[in-house]
Amino acid sequence: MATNPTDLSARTQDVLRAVVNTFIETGEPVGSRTLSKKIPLSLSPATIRNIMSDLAEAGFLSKPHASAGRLPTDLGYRVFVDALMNIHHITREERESIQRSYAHRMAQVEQVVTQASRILSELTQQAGVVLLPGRDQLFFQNIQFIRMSSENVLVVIVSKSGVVQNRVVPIDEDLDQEKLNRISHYLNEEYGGLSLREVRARVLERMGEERDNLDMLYNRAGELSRRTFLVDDEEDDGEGLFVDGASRVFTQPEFADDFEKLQNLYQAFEEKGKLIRLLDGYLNSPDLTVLIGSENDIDGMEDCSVVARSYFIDDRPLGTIGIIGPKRMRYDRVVSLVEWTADAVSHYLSHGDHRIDPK
Amino acid sequence: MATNPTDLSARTQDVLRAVVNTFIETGEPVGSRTLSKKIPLSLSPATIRNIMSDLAEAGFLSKPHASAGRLPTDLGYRVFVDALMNIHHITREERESIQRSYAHRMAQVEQVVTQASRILSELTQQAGVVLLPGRDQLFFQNIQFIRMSSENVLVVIVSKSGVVQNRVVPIDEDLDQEKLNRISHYLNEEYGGLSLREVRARVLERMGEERDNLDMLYNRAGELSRRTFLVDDEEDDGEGLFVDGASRVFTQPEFADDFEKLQNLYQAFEEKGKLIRLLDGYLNSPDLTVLIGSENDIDGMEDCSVVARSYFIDDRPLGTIGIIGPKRMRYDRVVSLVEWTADAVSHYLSHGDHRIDPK
DNA sequence: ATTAGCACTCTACCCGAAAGAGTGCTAACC
DNA sequence: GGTTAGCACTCTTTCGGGTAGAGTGCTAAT
Repeated sequence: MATNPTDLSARTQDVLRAVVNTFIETGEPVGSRTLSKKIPLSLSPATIRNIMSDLAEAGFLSKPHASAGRLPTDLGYRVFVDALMNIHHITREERESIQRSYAHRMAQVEQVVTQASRILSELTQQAGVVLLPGRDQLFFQNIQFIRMSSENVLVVIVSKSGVVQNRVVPIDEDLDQEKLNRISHYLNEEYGGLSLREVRARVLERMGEERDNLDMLYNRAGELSRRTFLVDDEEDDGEGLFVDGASRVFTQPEFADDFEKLQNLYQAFEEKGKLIRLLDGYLNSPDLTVLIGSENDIDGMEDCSVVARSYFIDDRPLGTIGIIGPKRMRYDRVVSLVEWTADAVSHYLSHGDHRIDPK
Repeated sequence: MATNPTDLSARTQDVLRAVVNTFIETGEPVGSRTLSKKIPLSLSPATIRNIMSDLAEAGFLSKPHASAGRLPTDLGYRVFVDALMNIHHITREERESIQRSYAHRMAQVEQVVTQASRILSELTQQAGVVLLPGRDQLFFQNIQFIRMSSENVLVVIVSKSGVVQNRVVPIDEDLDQEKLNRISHYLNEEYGGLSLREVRARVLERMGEERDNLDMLYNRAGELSRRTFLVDDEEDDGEGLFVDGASRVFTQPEFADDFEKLQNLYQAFEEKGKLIRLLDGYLNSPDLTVLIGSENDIDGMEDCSVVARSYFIDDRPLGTIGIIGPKRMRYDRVVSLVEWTADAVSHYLSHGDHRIDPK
């Protein structure tokens, strides 16, 4: 069914591009008459009809019903984004608006990226999403134990990139802060520089080793770190994902007349596990990812596209930032915004200042 | 316009109660015919019509249009909830479902209450909300400084009730962990037992005092704690509020045919500041609060009611837990569920086990 | 005070007609 | 052979009218 896009003649490509552009602009199926006016090449509606008919047959266009205009299929959007779209340069206003949000120094990665996603959502009028760094991306820098009560100890783990994690673990015997400090000190020597996943693996590996050891401190450190890292994956419960401005997507006209869709979409946003896995899959790619319609296989998001890009600290991928919006979005604009924002975030995280020059 | 509800004859009250009950059940305006069948007293539709007409004049009922049945006004609901409603006892299934969620020990207050709100949302099929403890509710127990880099220090504040707060503050000169531990130790002696608000006040009060002091440690402690507590109120940006299952409210039929309302409602949920202030206002009340329709003056929530109750730790109010749903809700059931859940949470927080006996 | 009866009002629904938009095909044109 | 004009056809949207149904409000009888 689907022809190779490169087979298409230049003129056919022009038509496809025009269809997608006007559909994105108006939201209405595009007719041959409208197009013939819009296209620089002067072609009659009838000719356009022939071309559109070819495009429909090739799977790039579809029509909602027999006597309506045409609109892009997912594949049509795909070709558009990959080959047909005019690149759009980020405007000065947009750039400044992003930079302004970095005016004051932010120390925690979470702050930086959630702020960036907020701006992104604001500028695109769509949902901003950020995948926060996970166990694989974080490198152990510092662990500290803080006494909460005779039964519980608070564990604080600081990673190299400045991400902080808290956990409460129960203890069997009361330990005063002085002892806890010594344990912290010991573990810091031990695990410095490893990723949290590696630390976890090593901790579990060593289980039982202490039994043969007579040094109490060593034993307690082992016990505590085991309890700290034994907690199983909490990644699926939404911890690792931040979403801002989802309501902007709901207010888009495409969902206004279909409650069913609207509700499914809402639930898709609320259940963050799938989104996390999706974004995580593109974590190591340095390129921008565009997923159109059902290319993301999240139920309820068939009519949405995802534009995302990883952010880095010193060339190490930390997480992913992007937007989610209706398939009918200004890809040219969104792509450049996401790209630039991810760059800015990476630069800020790596060098501590905001990037002045785009690209 | 509005007559004092106590003026109403017993029979009139019966009619009002029946109207509210059937409207809650069916969602359709209630006609005189339907009521005459539903009410134990055998009254003809015509009589009912007279009574309903009186109730409408008194402001308890209204009709969507001239030839439709009647439905309760906000005031009508108010009277219903305050005086007319039959109390509903929580069922064993419900109780067990709540208790089951406390099966494993949770150490952090946030975990306990968010979990409770999740269950509440599940059971009522409405949005569960929790106001988390704020600066006034938290009492200083332990502060700890953790070195992140030569420029930043992580401050961890543990409160008596087990709430943990993180903050990153910049430092002018590098301090090793050993020094930081000493500073922590010093401040812990100093501020133990005060509320975080008081600590903050005292810290700010002491500004400048150090200048005259030659003890470097003392000076650094002052500087660090000032930087820690100087941050202005972040309470409005949604930090203090947890909402679960908001989508359940959106799927209620009352919003299904009005996008305008649906969108406003969505935005009302997203902008958490107003909700926080609202719930905070009832924080010190030991009683359950029911706010009907426009009694909460949050834009977009005119058609919703809030049922909330504070939770306590050892008789000290910490925060508020409750639900938000459409005005047309099973108040009897929701009220008892919220009440019981708040009790259970308080009991759990205070005594560490779950309450077996209701009330 | 209660009730039966009845006229009246308003909504919801169905139906059909007409308008509009756009296609697909055929035949003519360059 | 590609391009175009013309035209019949299809499908959707919109509007009006007509009707059924639900429920009220009033009046008069009980």
